[in-house]
Amino acid sequence: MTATTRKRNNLGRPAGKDSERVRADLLDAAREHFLSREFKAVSIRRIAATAGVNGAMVNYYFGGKQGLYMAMVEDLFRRLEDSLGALDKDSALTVADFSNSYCKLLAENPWWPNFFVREVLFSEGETREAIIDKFRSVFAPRLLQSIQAEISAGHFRQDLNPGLTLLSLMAMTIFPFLAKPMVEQILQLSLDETTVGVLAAHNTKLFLHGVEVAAGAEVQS
Amino acid sequence: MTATTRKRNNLGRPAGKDSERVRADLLDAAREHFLSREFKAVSIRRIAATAGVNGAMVNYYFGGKQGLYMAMVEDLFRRLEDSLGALDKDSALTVADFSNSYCKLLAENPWWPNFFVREVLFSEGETREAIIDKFRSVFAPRLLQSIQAEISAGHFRQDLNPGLTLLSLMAMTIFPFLAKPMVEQILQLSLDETTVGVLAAHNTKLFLHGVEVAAGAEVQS
DNA sequence: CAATTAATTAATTAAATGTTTAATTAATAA
DNA sequence: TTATTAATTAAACATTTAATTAATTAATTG
Repeated sequence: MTATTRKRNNLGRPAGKDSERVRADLLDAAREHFLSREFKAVSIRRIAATAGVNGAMVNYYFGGKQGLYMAMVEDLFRRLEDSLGALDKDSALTVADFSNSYCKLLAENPWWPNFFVREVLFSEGETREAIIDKFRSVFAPRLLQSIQAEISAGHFRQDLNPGLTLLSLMAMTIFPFLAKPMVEQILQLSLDETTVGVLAAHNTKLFLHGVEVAAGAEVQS
Repeated sequence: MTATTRKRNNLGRPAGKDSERVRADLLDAAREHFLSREFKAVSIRRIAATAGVNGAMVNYYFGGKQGLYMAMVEDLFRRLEDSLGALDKDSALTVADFSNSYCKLLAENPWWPNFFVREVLFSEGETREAIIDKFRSVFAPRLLQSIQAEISAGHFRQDLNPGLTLLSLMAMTIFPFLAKPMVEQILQLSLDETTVGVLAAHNTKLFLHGVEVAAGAEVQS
């Protein structure tokens, strides 16, 4: 082993390494850090360490920290589209449909509540607008249409405000997962895969019938 | 004006200034910045500039940036206690009570949704535990008790899970204000003081009766 | 009044961070 | 094979930031 032909350190282009893999590893590490800590609290060096690559690679592949964050957001959006794609028909959407779609979304994208909190409830800017727009285009019109149809058909109360009704439905569906730690500590309910079905069924029934015993059914028991 | 007896700059202790005022100004500025931006994105210099004092005052009065943040949290908690203090009896709590209490909380503490998102939904640590504990000690037991009483009295359905029911009520009450920008953009509902009452009434009725037309009342119209 | 304490400012320090660069090595094209 | 391009590293750079310090002045106390 002559000293001149020997590799001095780990410098230079590594042999037989897939550069797409570096990209993917960085995106994975970015997701892991950015979704659980604030942007400024996450350093490029830390992300790179998690990904097992040199920090300069962030600039090489993504043009900087902000570029990496935006690439991560785009990646999350792609996954969101994949999960919601099957829903993109123009049929109406029942309450149960919505509840099930959201549970599916969570099962396939467990990062979603964190992402939602960070981007919709907290940050401002185009990412929030994009997420809101997705809700507005995918869920809102078809649910509103469905609610209005039920009102017209005489199944739902005539005095219902469709917008507020949709809001209540979204609240019951989304909030428990946002406030998961609070829910689990206060109510001693675990929100895992087995109990999610119970929650969904509860929500559906409460939304339809409320908590009170129906006037005509009071003597049923 | 001899040069030796003249004040050279603004150095030294200022004449007739209330140091409690500096404290309060710093806390106000801290609230303004910390509740709308992430911790690391807020600099001591900026807070001090808003408060109109020198940055070193943060270290002098609060021992550092973290100390100022914690003092701000304690201050917010005091205000929270003040708003919730009247509630701290041992009478039961109806749905309307809860809804009204929460609206009052918001009216007196408009920073609350931001604070809630930051500390309960996002951060970890003792502040979150403290807020959760407050909910657990102030709202949860008396609402649970109330729900269970209604079930026992035969007013609420026998098959209700009290914990899930409380969760739904909290969701309908809290979520709209957390997701305020989303709500206003998607549903074109404004959540100001005049519409809050409509929302509260809607929530109460939906919680009690659900959306469906009651079985015995279908021919009422 | 004299001495001490409290409060404030400007300057300094030390650490961390995002980005850039030069050197280095493998892969690829001519 | 040779020249060029792609990928990677370590080091340097420029900036920002929280924290500290020394100087300075007012208030307070003995």
